[in-house]
Amino acid sequence: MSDMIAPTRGAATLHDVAREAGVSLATASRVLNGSTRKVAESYRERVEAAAEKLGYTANLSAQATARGTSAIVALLVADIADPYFGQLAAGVARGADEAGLVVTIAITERDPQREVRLVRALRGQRPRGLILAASRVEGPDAAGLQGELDAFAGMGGRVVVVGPGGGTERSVAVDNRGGAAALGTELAGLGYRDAIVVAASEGIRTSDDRVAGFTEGFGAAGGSVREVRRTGFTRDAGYAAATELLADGGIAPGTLIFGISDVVAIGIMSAVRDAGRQVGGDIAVAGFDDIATGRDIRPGLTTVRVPLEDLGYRALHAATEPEWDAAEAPLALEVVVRGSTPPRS
Amino acid sequence: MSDMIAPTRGAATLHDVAREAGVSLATASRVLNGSTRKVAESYRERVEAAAEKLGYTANLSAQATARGTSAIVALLVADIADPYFGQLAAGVARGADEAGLVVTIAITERDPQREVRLVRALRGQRPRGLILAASRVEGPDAAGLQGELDAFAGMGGRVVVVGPGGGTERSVAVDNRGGAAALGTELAGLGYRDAIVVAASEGIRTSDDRVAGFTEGFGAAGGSVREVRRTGFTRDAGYAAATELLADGGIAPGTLIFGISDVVAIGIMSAVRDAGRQVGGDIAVAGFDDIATGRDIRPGLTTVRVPLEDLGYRALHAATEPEWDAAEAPLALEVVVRGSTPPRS
DNA sequence: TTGTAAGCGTTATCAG
DNA sequence: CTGATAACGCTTACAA
Repeated sequence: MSDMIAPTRGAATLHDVAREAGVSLATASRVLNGSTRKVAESYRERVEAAAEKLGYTANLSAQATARGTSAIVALLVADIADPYFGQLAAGVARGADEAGLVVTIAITERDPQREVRLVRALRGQRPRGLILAASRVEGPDAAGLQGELDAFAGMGGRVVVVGPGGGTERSVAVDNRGGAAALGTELAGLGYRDAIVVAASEGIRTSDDRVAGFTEGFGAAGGSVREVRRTGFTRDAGYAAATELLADGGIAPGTLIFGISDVVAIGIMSAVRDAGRQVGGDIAVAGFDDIATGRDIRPGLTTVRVPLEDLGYRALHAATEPEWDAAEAPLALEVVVRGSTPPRS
Repeated sequence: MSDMIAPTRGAATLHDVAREAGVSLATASRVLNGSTRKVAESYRERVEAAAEKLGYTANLSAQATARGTSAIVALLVADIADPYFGQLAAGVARGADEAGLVVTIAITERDPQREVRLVRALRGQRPRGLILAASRVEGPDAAGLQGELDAFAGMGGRVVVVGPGGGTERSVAVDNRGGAAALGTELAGLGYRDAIVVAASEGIRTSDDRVAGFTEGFGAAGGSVREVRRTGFTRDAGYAAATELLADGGIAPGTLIFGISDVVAIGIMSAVRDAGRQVGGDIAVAGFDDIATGRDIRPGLTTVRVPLEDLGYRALHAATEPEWDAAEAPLALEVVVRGSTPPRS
């Protein structure tokens, strides 16, 4: 004579489980969620059976309000369709899964105002940590952002920025400058002497660092950067910039174009070809990041490999672990030379 | 003599705001969150000022437990680094942002067991909706998954599957069969007669439908599918399959290889080239989806364009809107012929 | 219109 | 070891 499957509207609650098992709320809570086990085996079994039978899953929201802390990590990226962020997000997701955390994601579309708004919205979730993967730490809206971040940190959340560390928050940095310098050196070694850089607008640290590093490395090895063109971080920005360049004054054979990221470089390659020129022996192109596409296009794209997924994975840990050693083994960057920059004899 | 910025540990609570503004909790709640406005202007201002001053943001968890419903939509994808899912996710995120919802994301890694586990975990968040973008609705683990989904639906959540609709849940479908048939017809029209299909394993509806459609269209127009090779949905699977094919019996010039998705097709193209063969006039390759990379490689990849972002956007709406007309204007698919399948005289 | 108070599903502190 | 019971931050009848 016991209950048929109670077709309760709404999910089974802890209360239901406790009743079904004939124990108190507290006991049920202890076996199902609490960490330190101190429940008689017989009770434990009854509770587990009841939970199973009812298909009980703890209500995370309730848990969060009661515990005062959530199991959420928020991730903010510029554009999730961009492979750069996609790989990064994959690393974050993997780490979160391992740690039993849930990832909520939001897209800034590279709009600083939007970014501020999103941080504020995410703050409402009281996430354990907030990973910022696309922020310009400078510029007019920086103050607003910083305000939100401080508020978040003030309420116990941890902010992690991927890229050049802004202020006091933790950061998972990539040695953009060093990597770009190595790339410059390598390419000068291959015989290139004349380069044009297609970068993002000034004030974006990642871009600035790559420009500086490349200029430095390329220059030190005997090359010189003739021009730095400013645009955005997208494939279309690269395409447009290269098209202009090609039209403006033309580009001499043997010139090297360094795109600030692979995505940009791929746009450049397309523009070069659409202009009837050849990528490689004619106009050389290099990028940064080593996204998957760079391996599949022909010629392959010369670039600096950034272990994007690792980066995301580390960011997740930086966002969740109490202890954090900023200086721990830095991510290894590696110059990868492919067909887009053949040796110039 | 009033409070200096109270450096409260933890976030400002509604209570704090109410006290600061000198109104009741209820009033504060009404102006800050409640929908129907019925608060005197003077009070409203005081509350808003207080909230602003304290940097108050509603605690979404508390709100969710109180309201009994959250502002969350959960998204389950196979692999967020895959551009297919990336674009889809972008559409979901855009729709969610417009609707004031938060997206939480989880990665199945194409592991059915994992998928079940994740759905169960996500259920804990009591999301309004759950979007499944990578599920095999068949196979041995299907029962477990279906059980979780039913449980979710039973507690008032809405399940949306992207792709072939499984059972009673809403689905945002792509006409894989029709699109593949159109592709087959088009390619036969270009003069191809002999094709090999590289597909995912049997039982995966998306793959099966594409294979069936292609075989149908290609056959009806005079071509014939010589072989269907089964592997996975990844670039590497495509690469490996093509490499085998090339080694096994060799592939005659003029043969067409249809990869079940662009990602697979791109792997195939790389394999073809690495084997010293040419993509295009020699061995033709076609894909499905039209991911961005297909436009940037040379030759360009012939494919069927699926408006991925729209698909995600629609899925989001299917997951949140009370009314839902399944048959509403189906997504327009379009065959895009590029250089990877030049006309055969 | 505004305030009081009873929940929402869990956790955690105390007595038993 | 177990069970009341008071929080947690917020919403929402129900009164005033």
